[in-house]
Amino acid sequence: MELKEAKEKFISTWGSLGTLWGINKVMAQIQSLLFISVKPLSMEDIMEELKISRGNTSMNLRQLIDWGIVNKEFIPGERKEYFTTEKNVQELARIVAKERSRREIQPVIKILQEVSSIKDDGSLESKEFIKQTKALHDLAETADTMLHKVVNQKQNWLTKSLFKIMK
Amino acid sequence: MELKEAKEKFISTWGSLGTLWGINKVMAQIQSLLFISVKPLSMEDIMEELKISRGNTSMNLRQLIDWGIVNKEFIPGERKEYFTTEKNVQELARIVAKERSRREIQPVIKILQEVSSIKDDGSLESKEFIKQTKALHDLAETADTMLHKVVNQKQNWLTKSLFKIMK
DNA sequence: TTAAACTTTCAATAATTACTGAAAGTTTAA
DNA sequence: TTAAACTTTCAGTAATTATTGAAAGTTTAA
Repeated sequence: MELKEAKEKFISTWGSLGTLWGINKVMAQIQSLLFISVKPLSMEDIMEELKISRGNTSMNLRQLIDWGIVNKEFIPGERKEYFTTEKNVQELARIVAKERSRREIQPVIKILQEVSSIKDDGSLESKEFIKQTKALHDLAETADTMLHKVVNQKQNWLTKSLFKIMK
Repeated sequence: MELKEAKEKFISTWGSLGTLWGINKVMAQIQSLLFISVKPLSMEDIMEELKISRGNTSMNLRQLIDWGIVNKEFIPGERKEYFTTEKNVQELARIVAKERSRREIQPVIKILQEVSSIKDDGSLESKEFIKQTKALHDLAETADTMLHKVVNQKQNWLTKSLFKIMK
């Protein structure tokens, strides 16, 4: 496989994977393009490589910047803006986990907390509802806390050293 | 808040959260309906509660069964089929994690493995490409392994006992 | 058998989501 | 200033995904 082919395969795979980490296809494609680029890219570069419109590029770049995954870069003497992405995968994972937690998990935890707090009217139905939504609440909260812990580990969890103590 | 209202809120919230755990809205709604029900429900019951068509109900139930989250139940003396879901949240999390890994993470790991194996032609571009896709490959693999370990823990990780050793 | 009770399938359609491109907006060099 | 270089916005349109409902298929009781 040649670099060009590998690059295309990578960008399209990572793009369609966007949903897995909670962003849309083009966002993921732009990010992956920047991720393997050896230099900052301009809007033109991105439009060109991905064959997408100016508007689309602009909107998706903005979202990536909102997420904190992509940064604007000003190149001295150049008028246009250039973009880069966080190149460290661990830091990337940290940002994504933090954002998803804030945008999606936290609001759900709040609602689970609310609905599981209705008063038990003695019926089977209400007992079951409270029991089950409480269980989900606890699961969501634990998963969320765990995610943060794992992803904020200072030491390199990629080395898998953590597993040793997890038997 | 009354039970009825709480129930509706729960089902709609959990439904729109479907994407977070990788299934569609109606699938998630059916699952949540069963999750808080005190008895198995028929297709009629589900159609009625969620105000959706027979076809939609049938197709989404099938997918839930494929995922291993919902089971058919035959009630003696009854002609129609009834459905139940796994009621234990931890077991539910285990099934979902296993399925998502199989359906989404594993295929991506395979492709990352492939594309990161192109031969280094000495160019900056190919060096960067290989370095970055390797890093993603390792991240994905570690995250996947970790997910399995956490979720397959025999002891109750909801008790958060695991955190003690993670400091 | 057969016909009633039930489930599945799938073409048509609706709803949602993503994308384009041109106009409006902004910044900067001269 | 102003006009060129660039970015953002957004109404219209395209693409994708979800849903319906009726016909076809299956199972079971008699």
